[in-house]
Amino acid sequence: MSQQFPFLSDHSHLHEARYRKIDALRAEGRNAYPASFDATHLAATILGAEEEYIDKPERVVCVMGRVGPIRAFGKSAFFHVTDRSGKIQIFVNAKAIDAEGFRTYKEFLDTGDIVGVTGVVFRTKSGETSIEARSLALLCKNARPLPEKWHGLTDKEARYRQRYVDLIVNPDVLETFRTRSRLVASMRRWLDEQEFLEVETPMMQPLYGGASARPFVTHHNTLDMDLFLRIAPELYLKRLVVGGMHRVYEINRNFRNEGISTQHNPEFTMLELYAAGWNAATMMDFVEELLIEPLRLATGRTTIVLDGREVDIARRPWPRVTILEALERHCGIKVDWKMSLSDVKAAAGGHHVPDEVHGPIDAIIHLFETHVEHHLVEPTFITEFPKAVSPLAKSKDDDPEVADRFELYVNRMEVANGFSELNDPAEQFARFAEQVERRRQGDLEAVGTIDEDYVRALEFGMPPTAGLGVGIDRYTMLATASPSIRDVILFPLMRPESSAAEATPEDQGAGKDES
RNA sequence: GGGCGCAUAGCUCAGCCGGUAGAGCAGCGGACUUUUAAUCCGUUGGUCCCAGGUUCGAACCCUGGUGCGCCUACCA
Repeated sequence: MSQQFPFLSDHSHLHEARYRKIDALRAEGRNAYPASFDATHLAATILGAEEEYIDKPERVVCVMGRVGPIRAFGKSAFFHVTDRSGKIQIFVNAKAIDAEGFRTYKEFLDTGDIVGVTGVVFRTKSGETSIEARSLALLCKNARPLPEKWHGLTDKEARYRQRYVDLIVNPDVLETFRTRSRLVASMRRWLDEQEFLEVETPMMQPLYGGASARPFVTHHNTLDMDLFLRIAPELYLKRLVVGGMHRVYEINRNFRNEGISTQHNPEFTMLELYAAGWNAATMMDFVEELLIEPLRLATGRTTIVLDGREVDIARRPWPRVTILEALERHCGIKVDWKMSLSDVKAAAGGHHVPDEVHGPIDAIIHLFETHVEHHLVEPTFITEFPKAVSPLAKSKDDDPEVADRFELYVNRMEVANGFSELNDPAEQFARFAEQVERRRQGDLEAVGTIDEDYVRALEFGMPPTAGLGVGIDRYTMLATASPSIRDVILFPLMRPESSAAEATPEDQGAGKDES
């Protein structure tokens, strides 16, 4: 028995048996954890060209992967080995395998072990292309048994906390994250083809801005200064447009110190891009392509599942509806931005307007969010937001009170948000000042400081520019038909397990400098 | 933040009206040379989430707590 066992608080008698086997391996002078192994084939390579391999004894193959459930018959056995490409069945036969390999199987092999298998390919009686093992190398013992083979791991908490187990036993999970990776890769390729430049801007910011949200605060010891984790990269990216990067994008994390739900994780991934010369309308055309093409490349289709039915999002253009039209269409509420609060309340009829609303505009936005959003299932652009809720957006040329802005809704979620960027420094300064005033009056989502450097940048001149933000997690939810954002984030934020809950930030080295 | 629900073996789950812990899989021992949840025989394994309370007696009832899920509200 390994002297260390049990070294974790979370252990059981099952682990003990596995550690005994590891000790037995060592007692024979064998390395339980060899450093490397040269596989020559992937499972998918063999299965994708099986006729080239079947019954060709000269074509020896060698694969490496994790052992699945073992079906043992005394002097023979079947099991699958899973590598990064998929899985292939292994047939261990006392007559065909070398003596050491058979003994390794018989004495030491468990479900979940990592093995290297060398052998030749054949087809079994039941028709499955398989490898008949000539030798078997144990590359890593599984010391902690996998969940049950039939039901797998279903407990959502365990799946999110121990994603590694989830990935091993639930193939759909691997597929979801493969799709996510492909979506992002195709998006990058698409943007690069359109001559966008990918950049990385600060996530730790002395001043935060670019959205309405509450930030996380952290601290730099040497500089002895508080920093905010960014809620958006917007203000830095537009500085780059000023600097001449006329097509620029960033795909990375934002952090918002707000609620957690099936649609919200405190850190989430956003694509933000800016294109000089464009406006909100050209950006809407672009968004359609930007969301359709990666979906086609990543999944091979252009359909997504909405309310249980397949919807082809490649049918363009997507409807573009002003926020006021949407209110009238879905709720029969006829309002406009010039109305007084009492007029809005009267027009709302039976639709409740809470007393906390700050004014008529707030009331209209509230009506939209509570009564219209849940109707927006198929991709729909909502346009013409009021200037007051769009402090970084330019007004429409023909209506100074309305921002040249859109939000894209799919499956009742806001998936993208874009607008013509305000590039008038004096007006931007005034809008910031309004935010500071709102903050002073208690709006915790309003930014309480004017970013003077950003206004200074605008003074150097930014060309007419349109900007866009796309929630990558939500886009992935749509592409993979995932009901929760936690299903598309590998390690969603969870409260610590009890054993970790005791540790303070100081224990973990986060204390301030002693000097 | 509000509401509803869940927590029992490594995993998936039973556990009736409160009477003292069960199954399948996994594990361990045995039989078995073409299986696909292999089969057959035997068998180990429990902080019933935690802390109190009620009771002769609590997995079960009550109170408080912890974690998670779903709905709802806000942010994307």
